[in-house]
Amino acid sequence: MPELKLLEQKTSYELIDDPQKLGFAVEELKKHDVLAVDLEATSLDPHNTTILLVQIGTPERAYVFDARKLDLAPLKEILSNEKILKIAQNAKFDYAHLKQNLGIEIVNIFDTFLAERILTTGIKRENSLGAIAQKYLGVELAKETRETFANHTRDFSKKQLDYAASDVLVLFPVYKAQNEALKKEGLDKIANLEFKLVPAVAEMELKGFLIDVKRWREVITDYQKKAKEVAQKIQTELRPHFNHTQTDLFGNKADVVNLNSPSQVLDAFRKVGLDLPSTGEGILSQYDHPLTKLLLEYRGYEKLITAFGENLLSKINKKTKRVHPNYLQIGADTGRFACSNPNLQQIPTDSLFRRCFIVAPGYKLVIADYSQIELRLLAELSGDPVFVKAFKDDQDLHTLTASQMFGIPINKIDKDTRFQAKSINFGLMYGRGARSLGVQLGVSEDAAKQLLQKYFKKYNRVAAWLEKVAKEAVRVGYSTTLGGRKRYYQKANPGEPGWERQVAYIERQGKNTPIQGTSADMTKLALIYVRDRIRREGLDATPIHTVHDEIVVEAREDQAKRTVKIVGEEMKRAGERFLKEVPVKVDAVISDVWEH
DNA sequence: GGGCCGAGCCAC
DNA sequence: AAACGTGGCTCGGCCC
Repeated sequence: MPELKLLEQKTSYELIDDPQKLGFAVEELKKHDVLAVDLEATSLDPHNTTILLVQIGTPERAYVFDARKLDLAPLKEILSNEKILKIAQNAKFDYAHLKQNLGIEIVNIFDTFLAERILTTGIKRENSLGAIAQKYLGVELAKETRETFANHTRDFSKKQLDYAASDVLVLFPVYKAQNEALKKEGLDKIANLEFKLVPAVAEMELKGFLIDVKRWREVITDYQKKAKEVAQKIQTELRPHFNHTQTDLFGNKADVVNLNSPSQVLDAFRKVGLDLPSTGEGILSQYDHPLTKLLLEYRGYEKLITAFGENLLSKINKKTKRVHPNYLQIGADTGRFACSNPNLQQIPTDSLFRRCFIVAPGYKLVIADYSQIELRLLAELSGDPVFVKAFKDDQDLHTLTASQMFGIPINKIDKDTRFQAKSINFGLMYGRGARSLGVQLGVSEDAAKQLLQKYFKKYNRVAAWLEKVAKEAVRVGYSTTLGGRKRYYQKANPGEPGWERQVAYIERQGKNTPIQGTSADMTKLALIYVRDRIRREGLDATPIHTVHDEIVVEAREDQAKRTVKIVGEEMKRAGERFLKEVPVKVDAVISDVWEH
């Protein structure tokens, strides 16, 4: 493959390093309605970085602005101009850097990274600019030059400038190809939603979440103490069954097994006569034995300590004193966000850690989530009249389901019966079968099968819809959401080994994806609405976190009441763009800590 | 000593 | 050990 040699092609670039050139460049760029944007900086952290170069390209020419020699404030006229479309690869990065360091907000974005993800969801995950340029243009980008900008202090080499310019010039043909493909696949609507969301995501990351470090450490110590006690109980229980009981220098009896090693635990338990097929939670919880109970307890504490303990504190930004997770805008193939470094979407709900997520002095948290959104979507999408009516009447769906299934009046449904109905309601959205339902409910596969039959008799539209979308996913090779998102499936070939298993897997994904994916569309639209409304009203409030059906906003104390009202309204408004029959319900509260 | 993988487990 | 969808993180254990 040929390397992209700019100067040998029609395209060229110009280094802008004095105010006069800057003025000319801005005037020239203003004439265009589509521009490509990129920047080079010394670090990935917008709070601790120096912007070195800002590149803005037309199809013919790249302007490379030297950010160290120039005040780039005049670029605002271009970058914040909503009439000019800005093409960027992973625009979140450029948005955050420019906003934090130059106070410039990019408006009207086409993100080639997100576009590629939207076009290939389910069949490809490599969306680097190099891979994209290769795919659409058949050229290699000199990506190793990128790293040379880290901690860069000297003048730029020609190679660096070439690289900077080529990165931005390559965006044009990529944009054209992607834009066409998006329209052809009917993906332009969802792409626009994702593009509009970029500023909200970037600002969420910029703002971050404040943590009460002192309290956090107390919580760790607390869990450590508990873990140690349980661990000692287990070691004491096991010790007599080991021949070589050793003592350490202080005469303490040494551990006979590493409780964090599944294989060691399996062996040790075998010695006591506990012969387990594995040490998974599903197995341990089936045995009524002191050791299995203790091990589960130990694992619970250990998980909390290792995954959420000191490690999370190490992610606190030295400058801002807050954690700034990486929000992967289309992290899951269904369209959901994923989150990392740290993953704030998996902080244990009922643990003491949740209460350590706090606000800056003078601020409050507004925490809002959609009530039972996935079940409401199942009702809406299937159009099942019983299901829909339950939500319209604001009934407890699980109790109603139990009543329908067993022919018992609603006020006579006990906890156990409701739990059975609830398990089915949720399980169906995951394509759950009779066997695994039986395991959860502690009944035979046959009994579970009968429960499902009873269920589907009452909710036959649910059954029909699930069957329809499952088969469709296999037949057409993709699933769709109400927001117009597509999730493609790898083709399974009949006759291949494991073909049936693959088909069954796609069928389950086909059942779940429209529900989970539409829920993602909804929350994303809500984030856009919430941000817009906050800005329109000039409130001091920022969405700082989202967990699939939840949005967390940090709002100035005296504006918290207004904020909670508008967050609720805007989430509802976004929800009603998707739910036409079924009512949308949003629970929104004001709090000092991240806890509902 | 770094990379990779599976097991296990947290969230929705 | 799999079972029921979507992820990320940590560990042990293995490789080179």
